[in-house]
Amino acid sequence: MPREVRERQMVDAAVEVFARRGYRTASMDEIAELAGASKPLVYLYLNSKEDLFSACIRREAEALIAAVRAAADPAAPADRRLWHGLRGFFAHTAAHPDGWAVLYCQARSHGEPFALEVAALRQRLVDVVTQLIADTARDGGCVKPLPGEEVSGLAHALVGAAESLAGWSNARTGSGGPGHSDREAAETLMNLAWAGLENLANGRRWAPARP
Amino acid sequence: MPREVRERQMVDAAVEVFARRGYRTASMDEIAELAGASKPLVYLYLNSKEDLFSACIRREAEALIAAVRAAADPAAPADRRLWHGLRGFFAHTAAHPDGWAVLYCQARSHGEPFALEVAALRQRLVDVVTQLIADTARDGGCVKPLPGEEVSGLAHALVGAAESLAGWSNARTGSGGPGHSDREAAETLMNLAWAGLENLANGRRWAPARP
Amino acid sequence: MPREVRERQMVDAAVEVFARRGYRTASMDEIAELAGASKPLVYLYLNSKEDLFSACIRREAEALIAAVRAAADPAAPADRRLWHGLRGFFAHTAAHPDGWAVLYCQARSHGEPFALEVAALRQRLVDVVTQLIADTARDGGCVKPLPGEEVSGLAHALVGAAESLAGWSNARTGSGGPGHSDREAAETLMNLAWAGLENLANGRRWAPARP
Amino acid sequence: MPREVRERQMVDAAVEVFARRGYRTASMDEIAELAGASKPLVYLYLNSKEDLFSACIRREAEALIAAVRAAADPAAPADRRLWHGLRGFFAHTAAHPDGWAVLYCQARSHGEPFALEVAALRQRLVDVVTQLIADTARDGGCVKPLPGEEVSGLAHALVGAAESLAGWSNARTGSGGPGHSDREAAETLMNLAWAGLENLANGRRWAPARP
DNA sequence: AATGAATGAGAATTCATTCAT
DNA sequence: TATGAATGAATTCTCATTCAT
Repeated sequence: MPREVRERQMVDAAVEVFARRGYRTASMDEIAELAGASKPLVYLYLNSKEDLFSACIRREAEALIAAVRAAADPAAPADRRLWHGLRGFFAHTAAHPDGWAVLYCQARSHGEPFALEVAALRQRLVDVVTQLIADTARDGGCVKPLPGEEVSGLAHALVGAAESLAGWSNARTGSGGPGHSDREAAETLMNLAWAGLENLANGRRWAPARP
Repeated sequence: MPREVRERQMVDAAVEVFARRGYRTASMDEIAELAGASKPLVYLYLNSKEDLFSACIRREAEALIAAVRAAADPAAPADRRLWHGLRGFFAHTAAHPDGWAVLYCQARSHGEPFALEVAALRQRLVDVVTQLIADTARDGGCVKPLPGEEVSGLAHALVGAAESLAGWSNARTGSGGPGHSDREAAETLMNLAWAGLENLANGRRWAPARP
Repeated sequence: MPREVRERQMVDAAVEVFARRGYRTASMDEIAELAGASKPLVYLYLNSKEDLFSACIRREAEALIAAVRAAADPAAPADRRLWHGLRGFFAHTAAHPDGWAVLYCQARSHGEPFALEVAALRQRLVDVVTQLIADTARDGGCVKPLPGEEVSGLAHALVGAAESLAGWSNARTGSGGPGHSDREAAETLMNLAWAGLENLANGRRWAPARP
Repeated sequence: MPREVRERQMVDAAVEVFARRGYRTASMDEIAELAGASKPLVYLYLNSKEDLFSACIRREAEALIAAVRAAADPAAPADRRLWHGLRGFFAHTAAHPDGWAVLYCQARSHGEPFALEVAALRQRLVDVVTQLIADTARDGGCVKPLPGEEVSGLAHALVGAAESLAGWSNARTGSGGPGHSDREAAETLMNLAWAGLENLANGRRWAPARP
């Protein structure tokens, strides 16, 4: 069997096992067995548990980003871009729950090497959203552009909301509940956030001390 | 030294070590040493590593919920309740980064026993938010109440946004940047979400297919 | 059983096993078993295979140096000091063949950490001999002192000769041959080297181009 | 590429790697790579790691013996034969440090199979020296020949001194110091040992109990 | 003549956990 | 209340060695 194929099988198996057991608890034995190969071969191709985990992160991260990018039509107006981007996000995470678990549950909780990689991926998502908010503001005819700090904060909040919603809705779907389609999740999030974004784009803010 | 005191020292130490190392990597040795007690004593008081971790989760969770509850004045109108609740949330997580790390980074990534406990906590936060959204709707004179499913989804999204924002703003503060006060974080989130919540309360929805 | 005692048993066992199998081939399992303890206990007390090997080197080295020091009377004339020092050396190496094997066969052939420790020990022996040669020269009324370089070379040669002779004579004794007492070994070496040292001390040299 | 050439490349590589890493630590992977061949080919030609190491020992041993033999003119008087033999020895070991490391550091510390081979080589060197001492004695008109035992001991001591001196002087040369030519090393050793050998050849011994 | 693919066996090391006191 | 002493079980990783081609 050619190396490339075997290697993909191994990463497949690793994603599954890491998702199920967590990074530390997952054993290379189990991964090798699930991949249908011997442990030494796994080490020969992927060097170490750490490298293998990194490979999983990278592969799943690229796939997720690609899915979001593919869903959002760059020529559409901002709200439709956000809408389709979210649908892409929810659809992909629902279709690849193991990859999602590795990225958002496992990788973040294990020190430097991995947290950084995930942080970099997340930053790329945040960047997309940041750009989107800026475009919304411009399209809305906002005279005074929002400060970069605030835009960043909003983007982080939005990404966090999407992640949380994905986790919740996937958990429901996974456990046999009625499930939540990517459409419903995206709708919920648009309903929650779009009005606020538009307001901000037009200089309307919520003030803490309302009479 | 009375048992109660010793036990608290142990949980204190455990929270710190679990936050720093993660559940699997943390060793009972290190926890015992940091607590200034011998390992057998830790076992005598707290039974097992699992139980100890559970104790950490419970204690930190109660503290966080209490902080949020204490911040929100139940007599105030819905938007001010949310506003103060968020401020309480951001202030508490910033003040107890180890507890926050245990709850949101560690506990979620380790199978059944812990994930369930964290889920339960989260549910209580979600419940608070759910109630709040319902109140908002009622105050807004909404005739047709929102379906429970949707409210749950919104609450999860909101909590996720808050968590993400807390992580971002705490990281900035921690690394010596100008920092982000709990006030600013809460403001950002109110600006993002309040308009949407109000709209929903009044039956105004964002529609995917706008011309 | 108190820690000190256990620890000595472990080092005893380690010296024996390292001597028999060599550093790499020796297994911690075998050492632990021979010491009558479990592997984790060995690690608890001695940290790692490397540290354990270092401990062996240090202990055996100190013992050998002490034996040589104890044998040579510092007040005696140079030739008698050398004579008794050699007897002490041969007697000790014969009595502790495992320690000797660890020091001279195993430790030297395993990279930086150990080779350096053995080199340091050896240097202390060489220093003793160097001093001795210098004294011989002075006692012999040598007007022009020998260059330090040459004295060092002589000392290294002498120590090497002693080591080699010890190895040979111990191997013979060990394999059931008639054996070679420490007295005989020391005599052989004195016969080989003393005349040359005396000559040098008196300025008489061997010249390569004799007519 | 003809087998003979390939095989030599392999042994070349093996000597280098064994010298650098030691027998156990050296990996067949590294040797094969350095030899520019695949591992199975190494096994095809040289059977096993053990056999490969043996081949290294044999080749380097033959080379060293040949160098010493070539240096000593069998027709010269004993002292000049020793002198030139030593020069040959020091020159060869300095020129082939890897081979020397394999023979004197690695091979001796690994059980039966190799130690025996090295012992056999050493014996051949010792034989040369033994013969030389016997000749010296005869030339010196010694009536009562020295006992074989003693001659063997002397030869071992002399060879050990040479090895030690070679190690010392090569280390100095290697580390950028002024270096010690083979001529200087040989001179040092002649000065140390020749007078004693001559004395013994003439029946003059050093006596332990001098007044 | 030559190799890419594959592995069985065994190494060091760590850890949660328990006695005996 | 408190602990020094001790371990069974598991984990990552390495290596010499062999097929099938």
